[in-house]
Amino acid sequence: MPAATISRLSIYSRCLAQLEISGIDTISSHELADRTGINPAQMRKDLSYFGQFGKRGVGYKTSELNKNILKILGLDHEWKVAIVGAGNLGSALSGYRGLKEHRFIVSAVFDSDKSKTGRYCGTVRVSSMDEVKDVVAREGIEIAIIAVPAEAAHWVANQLVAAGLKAILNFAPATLIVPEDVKLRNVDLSIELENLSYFLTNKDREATVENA
Amino acid sequence: MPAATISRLSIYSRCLAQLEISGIDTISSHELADRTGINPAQMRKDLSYFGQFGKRGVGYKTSELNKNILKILGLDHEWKVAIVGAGNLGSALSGYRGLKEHRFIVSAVFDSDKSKTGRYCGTVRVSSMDEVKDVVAREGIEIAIIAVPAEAAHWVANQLVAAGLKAILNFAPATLIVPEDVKLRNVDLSIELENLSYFLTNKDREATVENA
DNA sequence: TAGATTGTTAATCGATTAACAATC
DNA sequence: TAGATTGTTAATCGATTAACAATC
Repeated sequence: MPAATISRLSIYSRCLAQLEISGIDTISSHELADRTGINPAQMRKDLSYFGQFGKRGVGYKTSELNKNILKILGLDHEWKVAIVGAGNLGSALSGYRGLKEHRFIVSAVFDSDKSKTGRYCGTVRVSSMDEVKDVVAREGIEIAIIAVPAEAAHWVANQLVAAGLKAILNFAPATLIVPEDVKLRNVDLSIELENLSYFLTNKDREATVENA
Repeated sequence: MPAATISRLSIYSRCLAQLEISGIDTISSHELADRTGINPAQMRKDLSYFGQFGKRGVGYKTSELNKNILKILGLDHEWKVAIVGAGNLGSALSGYRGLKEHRFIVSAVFDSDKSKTGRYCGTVRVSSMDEVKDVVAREGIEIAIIAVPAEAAHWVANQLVAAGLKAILNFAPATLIVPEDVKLRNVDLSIELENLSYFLTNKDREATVENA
């Protein structure tokens, strides 16, 4: 199964949730394709990796399909999340409403600066990095988000791995090395901007080539 | 040319910059592959879309190759960036050191909440959304980063397009529609987390399938 | 039944990688 | 020259999409 299938499932799920709200209770792959910009065959293929969810000649029940997708994605229950770094970015993330809406609960915020311990990031008390192992175990945290400066990121990742975490989302501009049973995803602001920079620099040339 | 080539160029560039610092002035595609985890043929192919930068039998001059890549990416000069949203996320982004290091200069911060106008986000004065067009033109801003809540994102995107911006990086959890000459890239925290959720939910099953 | 739409196979498309002639 | 490494072609691999039989 392509890795991109998972990201698309998230997109279908969001679209279905909106349709549910609009009171539309049946939808075809073609209609859903129109709304998401994803090819209808692609959508059916993506679903086919996991089972059969529609009725031939009819389509899909929006709420039923969404429930199935959420189950596939492991979103049929809450996930407890830790944020590491109580600086601007950590604060922004811990206050991000989208997290709770998608049932990701910020259950701990860590910072290595002990002067921050005991302060609050939104409603969550900041803990010292010494406590990572204890807090992760006690709270049942399974996902960590790294929001520290590049220099600190690798040390933080090691601490998180040592605490038993298997899923890390990294916002620090650093290349982290983790054991292969740990799933690491990177969000790299600079690479995003460099893509835009390339586009701005080359769009005229590309347009010319396309027209030629 | 694959879109992924551009992201890989960013990675090569970073690796080359490190090598320069280490005083290594020549490198082969194979060595660079070892350091980046990217296949050496891939790297040579990526470069081949843009020209010939190496010497057969020898390799690449690190500083020369990096200069060429930076030129290709449009990183041989500064880019002025506007951040929209002076909340937690906007503040975090405008204080992000990586931006200046990569020659992205935060030249304006906008917020539609006029009570914030005149405050400072780091060293940058917060402007009202009414001023977008003027400030963008005056400062020569070409890239905008959206860091507002989902509800406001589409209105903001419209304002930015109206102000003539052609490159937008969107952190808001909303699907934006922009004219096709505008390059839009999305950073979606929830999709990242949902990928991790899928992994945590299914890794045992997958491991079993692979072993079977 | 006729029309519609799924689930899935087969075809296409595109991206990655291997292989190797060119050449330093 | 012999060894090394590029630049590029050809082969492979994988993902997307078209097509269609199954069936509601």
